[in-house]
Amino acid sequence: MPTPKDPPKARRAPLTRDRVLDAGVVLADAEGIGAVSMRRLGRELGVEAMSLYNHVDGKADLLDGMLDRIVGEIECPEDDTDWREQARRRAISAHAALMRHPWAASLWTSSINPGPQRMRYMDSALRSLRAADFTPGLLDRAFHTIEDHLVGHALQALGFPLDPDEMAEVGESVLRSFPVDTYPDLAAHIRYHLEPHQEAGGFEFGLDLILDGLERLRGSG
Amino acid sequence: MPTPKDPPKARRAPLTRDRVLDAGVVLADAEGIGAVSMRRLGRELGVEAMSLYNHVDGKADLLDGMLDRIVGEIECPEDDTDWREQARRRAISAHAALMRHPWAASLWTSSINPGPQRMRYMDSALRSLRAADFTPGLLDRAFHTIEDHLVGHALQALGFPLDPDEMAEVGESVLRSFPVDTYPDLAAHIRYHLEPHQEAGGFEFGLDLILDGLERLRGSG
DNA sequence: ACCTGAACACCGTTCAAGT
DNA sequence: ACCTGAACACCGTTCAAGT
Repeated sequence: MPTPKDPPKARRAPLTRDRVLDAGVVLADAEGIGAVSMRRLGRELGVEAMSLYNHVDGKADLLDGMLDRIVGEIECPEDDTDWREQARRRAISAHAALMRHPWAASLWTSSINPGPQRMRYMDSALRSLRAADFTPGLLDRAFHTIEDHLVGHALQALGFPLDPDEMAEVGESVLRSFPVDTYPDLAAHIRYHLEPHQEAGGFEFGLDLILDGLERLRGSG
Repeated sequence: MPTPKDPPKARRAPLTRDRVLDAGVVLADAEGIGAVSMRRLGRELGVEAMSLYNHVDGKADLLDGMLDRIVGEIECPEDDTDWREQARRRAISAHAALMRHPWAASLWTSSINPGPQRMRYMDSALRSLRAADFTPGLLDRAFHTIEDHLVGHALQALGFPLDPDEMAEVGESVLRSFPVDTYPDLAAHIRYHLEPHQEAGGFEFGLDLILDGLERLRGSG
């Protein structure tokens, strides 16, 4: 029935690992990581769930691949500014990437197989510290402390409602559900967060505390 | 058939919310949070899954309740030592509790409804900072920065193999799977972690960096 | 009041079968 | 080489029925 020269009818692009990972990221961004099942992702790509196994080594591998795409968004400064400025910019870029893709931070902490982009990111961060003459022991602590703050802040910020409406709702409900007299400081804390503040900047605040402390130890070590 | 006076045959204790939560914690500690399903937990208690709904408001409520039990293990210093020592001891106790129950840290960041123990913990931490005359804005930042570090370090430490055998295996496998010449600093980092170091102390290191910085700002604010 | 059985709409993954 | 259908052993939750 088709003519010898197949007219370019809207024929599906062939499935590839890249297309599967892309679709996974799009789906997770749009509906949360909970929506990313093999069956649902297959449907999104116009294919049965089982076809995905030809391009991805099971669900864990799919999630690893999706995470590495997000890590690829992190900008690693490679110029010759001082270590502090480099660490600061890299951490802020990483934090922003995790905030753009709310599902990625928990994969960051649980993934055991670093992908290529994660390796690039880690190597860059470690090189920058070594170039600043951090001693091996201090270098390790510096790297991990920055990582801890990065992922800790992202997860804490993502775990609690961002938009003011939701915050108001949750805050009021908590305030109603417990004896304000028993926990007056918690009550004050919630009220503080119900008022408009410059919520942003919390990440940089802690980051600078850490970087200042590291610079001090670097000098004295 | 049973005599009027029921002999105390091994009759099942009646199900209560406490017993359900206890069983959940025991199961999660033993086999991981992935093993905690309504069906499996029911089986563990000698009951059908649906019975649990009489004592718990669905799975989310079950997990909230389990988390709050772990938060209850945290020791909140209430004496009149200085704020720094109090914050330090509370954070170390909280961190230890999260490390004892590896499944709890991710619930900590994702739970939206603080339980009674979480309220007690937060109120104690906030009160201690207020008593040290932290300004409202700085108090909020101090509290959240300590929390970020706490949860970030726990999740990062739990996400990577603790015992040396597993570490060796994963480390070697990563070292084999990437071009060492391309990422020499990452290679050095992995090798560093393959040698025996005093792995402990990483949490306190970052914590002290943060507390030192906060004390400095408190004085100058 | 508490527990159960059956049912609904899902999961990840394996495997033999198709093209 | 890639995709599919059927199957297996699971999920959380609802609901009518039992005691």
